[in-house]
Amino acid sequence: MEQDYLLLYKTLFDHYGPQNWWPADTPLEMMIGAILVQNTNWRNVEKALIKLRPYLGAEALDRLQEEELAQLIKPSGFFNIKAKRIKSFIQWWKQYNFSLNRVKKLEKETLRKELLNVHGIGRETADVMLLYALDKAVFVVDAYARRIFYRIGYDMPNSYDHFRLEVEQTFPEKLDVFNEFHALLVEHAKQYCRTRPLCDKCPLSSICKKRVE
DNA sequence: CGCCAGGGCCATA
DNA sequence: TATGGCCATGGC
Repeated sequence: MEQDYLLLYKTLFDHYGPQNWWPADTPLEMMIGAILVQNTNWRNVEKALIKLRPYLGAEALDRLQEEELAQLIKPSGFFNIKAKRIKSFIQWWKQYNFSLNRVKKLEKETLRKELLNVHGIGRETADVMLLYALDKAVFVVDAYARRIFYRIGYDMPNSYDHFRLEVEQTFPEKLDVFNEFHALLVEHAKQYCRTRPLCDKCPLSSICKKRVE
């Protein structure tokens, strides 16, 4: 199984090349984006982020009324809930005086548990924050990862954390690798693994364990 | 027009 | 532990 993970990564990397993925301009924007993208297309998130841009500082978000925040992020959907979640996250960060370095000093699993304690931050949201804003080497188990693993016939642990830890233990603790891995999975999913799979001329056909109809 | 998108919380059993 | 309802917009 571990060899499978390594092979998948290598195959994706050889085909798509380095992604140098950074979905947002700043760590804060990335973390807010991680909340806004919950069960939502990233394109809608971008619309919300454009309206939010004048307030994209921790203090500004802290001062902003929840109702006003909700109106700004409307294009991302679930705006009332997400406004509350952003507020919860800002309140948590405030305990560290909005210092990125202070939270980054925390050990990975410790910081992860802290984030999971924030209302509205679940495992996937926490892991995106950890990987793309807080420099922690985590494997993000999102819908794309599950779908791709399933489509190529890799059986994966059904528990989120088992799956995550199994993949993480396969690779050296290098941030770039996990950053690239997730980016590659997203890129591949968008091209070949949407609701209708494009199995013919899929770049993963050489390692696919499933028969293509 | 209906379906779905890079979740998470909550109630229920 | 494991389902189901709920939240809501914009693209297709």
